[in-house]
Amino acid sequence: MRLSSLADYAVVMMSATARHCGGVARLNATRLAEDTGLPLPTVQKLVSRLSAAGLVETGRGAAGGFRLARPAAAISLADIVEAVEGPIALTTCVDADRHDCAVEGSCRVRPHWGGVNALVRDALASVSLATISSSAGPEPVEPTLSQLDPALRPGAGVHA
Amino acid sequence: MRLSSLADYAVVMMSATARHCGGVARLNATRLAEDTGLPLPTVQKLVSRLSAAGLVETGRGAAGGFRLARPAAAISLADIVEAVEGPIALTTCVDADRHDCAVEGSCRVRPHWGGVNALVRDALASVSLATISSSAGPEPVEPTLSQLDPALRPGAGVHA
DNA sequence: TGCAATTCAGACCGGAATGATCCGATTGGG
DNA sequence: CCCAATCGGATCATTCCGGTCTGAATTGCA
Repeated sequence: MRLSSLADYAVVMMSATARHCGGVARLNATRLAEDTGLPLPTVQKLVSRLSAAGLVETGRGAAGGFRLARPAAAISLADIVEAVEGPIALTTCVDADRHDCAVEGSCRVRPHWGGVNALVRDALASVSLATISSSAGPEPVEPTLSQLDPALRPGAGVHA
Repeated sequence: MRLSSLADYAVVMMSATARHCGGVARLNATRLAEDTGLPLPTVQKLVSRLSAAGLVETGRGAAGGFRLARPAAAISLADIVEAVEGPIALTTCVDADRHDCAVEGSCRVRPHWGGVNALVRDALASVSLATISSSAGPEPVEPTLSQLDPALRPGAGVHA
């Protein structure tokens, strides 16, 4: 019940990206590594995975860099977590094709895991990157979510 | 974002315990290991941790064994998970005393993790052992909770 | 047009945490 | 008084994760 360090770093990275340029201008990995204090190779690896998942747009070359592919309000924690460490699956039973469970037949709790898994995933999906990027108080989770959405709502579209 | 195998096995164990004797009669670890198909040493270790957490009552000696310390409806998934793998903490920042984060000062997402962590924890706390133990459909998560309560409600107290 | 600087992308390796197992100590019943 | 069954801690192998490195691609400038 603890997400990997890379996922944690990815959230920090995305938050910094959203806060720095709002997802409009491009930002290079070196600069971001200096600002966040994370090791540069880690940032590079994370950028790779995030771009593969379609969360960030990358540009190669001298003036390369990356920026958010979608507005911050349209990116949830679940997206980031899934981009870094694969689909959210509390148990191997939820991974669909994985049939490693030896007690698959007598296991009567397996049908329930799907619902629990969806419940947890929805909890993470209800938190947007915009909420994380804001400098709100220590407990702005559920009630402020719907209030922050219109405030940071891209509306007419920031860049997309 | 994947809970440990031991936690998974613990849920299976607790579910089997609740289904077999309803938390009334005592059940030995050997019998439970045979029924669930889990390795006996694993069951023993899990019983140790669950008893340390106060979820099961253990009895030593020849006629020993264990049973649920509380009715199944009063035990949640969060309780089981926390009993096996410690407090639910998505990141090390939530672990309170852990100050290993090198970017503690500039990290502006840390205050938000507490709320997110509570959100996930509540999601697991909303699912009771009674729900997991039932043979209902694939998605009986929240609504059935209040309906199973009266059914399995100990009422006058089973043993306590 | 060619060079070079800067960037992303994938592969390799070391380390730590987890999972499974075994053995000794304790307790209760027959 | 002896035996049976359990709890608790200690040990070892294994998998996954985190970090680092090298290579390929692209753009800007001379």
